[in-house]
Amino acid sequence: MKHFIRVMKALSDPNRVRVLKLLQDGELCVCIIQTYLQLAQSTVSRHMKVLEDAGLVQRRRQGTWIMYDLSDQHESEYEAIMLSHLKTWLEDDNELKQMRLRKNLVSTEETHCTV
Amino acid sequence: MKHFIRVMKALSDPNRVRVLKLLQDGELCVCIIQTYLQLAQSTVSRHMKVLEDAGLVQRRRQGTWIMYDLSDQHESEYEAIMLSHLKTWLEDDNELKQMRLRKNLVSTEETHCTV
DNA sequence: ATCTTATATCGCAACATGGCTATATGGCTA
DNA sequence: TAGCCATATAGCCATGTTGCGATATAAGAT
Repeated sequence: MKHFIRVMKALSDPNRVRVLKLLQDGELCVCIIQTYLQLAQSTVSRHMKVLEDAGLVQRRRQGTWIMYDLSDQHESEYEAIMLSHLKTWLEDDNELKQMRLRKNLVSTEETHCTV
Repeated sequence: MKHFIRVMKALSDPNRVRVLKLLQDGELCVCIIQTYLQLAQSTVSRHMKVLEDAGLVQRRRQGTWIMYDLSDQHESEYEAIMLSHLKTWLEDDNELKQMRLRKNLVSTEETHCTV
């Protein structure tokens, strides 16, 4: 039960859902996520911790950056199944669409954090 | 997004998840739910409102009782899919198992709220 | 070693949540 | 109508959450 609740709580915040939708297009460092969410760095960092503790994202150090990605090893079925649903859910949400479009446009001309 | 968040929030509380698991065995009135959750009546009533607003349960008046049941008409796919997952999820949770066993034992000898 | 950059953690304020008791509402029955 | 029962709502308090700025940590560069 505890773990299930942790996953549901992690998915109960719009900014965390935005992060997960951003990560569908590939791994990102905190600073890029911060750009698209328009939040303080410390706030993004805390959100990432919640997502990681729920098993929804995984991290990898790349120099001074921490690259976050959707988790591909799951402690329970909850994370795996919810992530899989999120692939199709909210695809027609206008605000999310615009955020991802903005991100993909920028990433073509950007050298930052592209490792 | 708003609706998705509402569903996730509704599923983020252990007592509300307990209600949904109880309702898997059939509809119940608030007073019976209260018995198994061991919460104040007003607290149960508020939880039921959250579940209803999320589209996870539906209500039907039966005299002075309000019978709650898992919703079978869904505004979006989120509720339907989450309810369907919950049928199998947490089935081996000991605390939930005991609660439902207790409920099913009692209901065989009880005339209260069985309409 | 020192500086810079990226990320994490701390401490605070504002707000949300979940528990309770007391009270209101809504429908039955006498 | 009055009284009773089941449920809903209001108000209060303790705790949790989410935002921020300030500070600590960790790695790379000079």
